[in-house]
Amino acid sequence: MNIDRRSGCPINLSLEVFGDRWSLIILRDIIFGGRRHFRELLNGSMEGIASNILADRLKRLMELSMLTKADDPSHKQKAIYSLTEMAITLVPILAHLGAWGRVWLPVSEELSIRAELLEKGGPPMWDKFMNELRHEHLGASPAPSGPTVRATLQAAYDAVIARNAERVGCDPAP
Amino acid sequence: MNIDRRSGCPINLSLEVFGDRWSLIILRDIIFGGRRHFRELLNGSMEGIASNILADRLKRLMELSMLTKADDPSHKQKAIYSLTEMAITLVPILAHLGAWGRVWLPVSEELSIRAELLEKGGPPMWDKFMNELRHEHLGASPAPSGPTVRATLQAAYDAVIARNAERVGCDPAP
DNA sequence: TGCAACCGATTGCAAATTGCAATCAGATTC
DNA sequence: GAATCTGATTGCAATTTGCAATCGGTTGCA
Repeated sequence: MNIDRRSGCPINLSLEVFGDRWSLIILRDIIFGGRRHFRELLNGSMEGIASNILADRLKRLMELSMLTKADDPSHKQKAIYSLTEMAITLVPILAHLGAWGRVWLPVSEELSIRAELLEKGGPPMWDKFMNELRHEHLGASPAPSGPTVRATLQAAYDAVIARNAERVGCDPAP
Repeated sequence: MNIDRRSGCPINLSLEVFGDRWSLIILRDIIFGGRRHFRELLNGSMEGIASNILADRLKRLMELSMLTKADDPSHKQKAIYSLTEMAITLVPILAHLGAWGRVWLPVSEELSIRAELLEKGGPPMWDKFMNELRHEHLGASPAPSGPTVRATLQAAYDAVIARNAERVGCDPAP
């Protein structure tokens, strides 16, 4: 599955990179979910990706220089997938996409709280997040200070989940 | 071809709307190319879409409320496709997508000049363009004043074409 | 009036893609 | 040394895609 190069139009070429049903979902899980291993991506995927498709897309995204793969020193079979700068700069696009979907599509509350926060945070928050990703995936020098953007988003997600569980009486212990 | 609703995640749902190889290309041609008829979209498409796929996607985009169809009073068989507000608000996403593609992908000069201008114009230009689209497609009241954004982009494109034609000695008349 | 060109599609068909289930061999854990 | 976990691969049926040909109706022109 290569780039067809149907035309040199930037929008067309962008679509040829991630204009399918899975590539951007995988990148989303790596970026926002912090997943780095095959199994994490396979089992953690909300949408239930099949293992052969995951393998194919990871390979394709590596060929396109969106991802790199490295050995995990702690486990000789494990591979660690890392974002490239090319993929990290998708953050503003993902933020816009999330914001658009939140307005026009039947999103669920839990899963859109992250998009809402990211939208409210605006470009400064996106920049901070991209720098954190650079540190995490590219080994860029400045370690993030204070709570990370991902942790902030995750905490908001967890809070919504907890609140909704309480509301329907799913509190574990009386 | 309906929305699967694999999950309520905004990014996933957005992808289910236009995460294929053609939907966004069609919207691009309507938005930036000003095309409104089936044949215009079919023949004007840089990427060479097939008529059955175009028909299918137009139908799908109408079901998703991204487009509406109306009779052309001047031709009983002609249909005019119009953008909905939902589709018009994709402009910032298309602008980002174009900007990203221009940085990371092997775009051609002619086809990326529009993306470059749109990027430089920033949100104010996008807003102006969206208002023009609202006038054109939704009959919104304020007619655009001065040169339209689309005309500006088109002129820049034509200028690049002309300059390159001259450079390789393709000037029509001596 | 005749006719070619054009209108938005539709159909048939081969090829590619998708998604599911089962399976793999090596590494690690218990 | 058995069970589990690792990143995949394979076989297969169903769906989707893209191409070419074609459709019935409309229009413009001679």
